[in-house]
Amino acid sequence: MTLDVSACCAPLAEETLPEAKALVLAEAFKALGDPVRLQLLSILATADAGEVCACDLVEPVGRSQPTVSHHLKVLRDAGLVTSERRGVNIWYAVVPEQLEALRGALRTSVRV
Amino acid sequence: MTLDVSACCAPLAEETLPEAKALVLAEAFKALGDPVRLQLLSILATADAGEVCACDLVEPVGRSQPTVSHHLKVLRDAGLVTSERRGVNIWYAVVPEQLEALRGALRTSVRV
DNA sequence: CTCTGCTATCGAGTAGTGTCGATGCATGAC
DNA sequence: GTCATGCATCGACACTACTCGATAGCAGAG
Repeated sequence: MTLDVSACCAPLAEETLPEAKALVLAEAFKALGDPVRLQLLSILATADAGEVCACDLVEPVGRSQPTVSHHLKVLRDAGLVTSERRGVNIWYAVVPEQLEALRGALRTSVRV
Repeated sequence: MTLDVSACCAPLAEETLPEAKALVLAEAFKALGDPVRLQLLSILATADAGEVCACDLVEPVGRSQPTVSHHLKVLRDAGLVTSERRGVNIWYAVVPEQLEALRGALRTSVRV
């Protein structure tokens, strides 16, 4: 009697997400996995000028200034936002291409 | 001399992501913020039948069976996959609508 | 019933993350 | 130069998450 492998061990499509790419993608999604950072992104995205001074990002999310600064750094390290010093202030803006790339990753995960 | 508020404190669009919605969204993205779970999703999405037996998910990701089971639970709790017992095996499949919802959230974050 | 195999849960160890107050650094005003 | 201000960094704490071996639960075969 042979083992009934067909019942369970169906052949897998061998072209799945490689671990290296999974690591990079996971880092990006991890940056989105915090409500404060999502709110910061939303504020930046909905701002009329497309950018917001860091000083205006503290009060809306209800966290301390160091905490907001930390989250902004996470977003910047993930390539989701850019920062630019202008005098004493630092202005942040979203990077639409990066968000679009993540949307693409979600699509290709469903249909490859 | 009046304070120069115009230099920094620009009026914010008052319709940003509410905290409650940010919490829900963050949970979903947090579920995507792990390379093992991304690989699991990829395997499920690229499977010919659209579903894969749990026993076939352990070896590809290179983790122990309890660890894989844990990640599958996270994905299921996030509504990203469904599970169905069929005999002794349990088959997992992606929920395309949920992934599409996350893609939509990324789009509306850029343009509201 | 017992036995076997597949999956979920438990408990514990380790590592990572969010948060804050205190502090440092840089810029511009004076 | 000094001073004030905006932002980043540091240090510490609590909490959460990933991982595993061990174990429990469950369905089907015999």
